[in-house]
Amino acid sequence: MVVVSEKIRKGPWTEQEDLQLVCFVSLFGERRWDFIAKVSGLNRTGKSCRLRWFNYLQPGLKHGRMTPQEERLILELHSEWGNRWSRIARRLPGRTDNEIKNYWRTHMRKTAQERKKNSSSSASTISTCLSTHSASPLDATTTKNEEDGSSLITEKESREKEYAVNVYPMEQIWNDIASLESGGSSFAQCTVERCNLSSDPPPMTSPVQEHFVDYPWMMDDNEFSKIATSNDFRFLTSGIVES
DNA sequence: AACGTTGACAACCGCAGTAAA
DNA sequence: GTTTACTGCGGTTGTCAACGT
Repeated sequence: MVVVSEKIRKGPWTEQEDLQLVCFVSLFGERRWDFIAKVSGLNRTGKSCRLRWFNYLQPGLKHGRMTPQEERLILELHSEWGNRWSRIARRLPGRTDNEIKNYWRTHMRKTAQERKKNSSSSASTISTCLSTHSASPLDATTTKNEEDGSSLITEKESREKEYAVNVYPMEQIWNDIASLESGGSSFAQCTVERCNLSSDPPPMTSPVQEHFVDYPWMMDDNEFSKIATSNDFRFLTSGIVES
């Protein structure tokens, strides 16, 4: 087993790290994060891997601006449940607790600032929040367009749309992975091609790979530990570490 | 053009709950 | 019953781009 730097990486994730993580989560499922962190050679903590997966890489996540409907729902649910972000997130498919938390934080800061200005205004209620919120520049734009029925898109809106569509690369990553899978791709292809791993010695079709090509997440703990200590697996992970 | 401020987002940290050993 | 590792959650901080002056 090749051991590279013991130093744990922190900070922003690179695309290469994302790909590696996606590959290994596809293999082992959304659990055993410490294990995934170790065998993937990412030099990240399991916690960090888990967070990256659930907040960014997991399929089906929405990215970009909250819709007015989502904003309203967050306000309503927060008034009901308080800072139970994960609970709130469950009611907003595709949104993470972190995202909602961030949104709320920003929103509350804005609201607090405006309340300071309008200190004469009365107590805080949901309706206050809603009205204050809909007075934000973004919503004003949206409302205006809805009201006059025009299809005009402001510069800001188009930027945001562009961001939502173009900046986030995960769709592409998942498309790539899907196409690999549909093309009868193997574990070796996944790790070597997608994760840009070393393919020397040449990729082989081992029992390990054959087993997990179809149902990588469907293994019990005994299998799991057997595989984890197998030569094939050592080869694969050392390839990653060395890359 | 330069600089400061703000907003949005990503990531880390600490704590608590839970399950397995 | 205790310990340990893992996981989930909420709070907080850091970074960067957009915006305003």
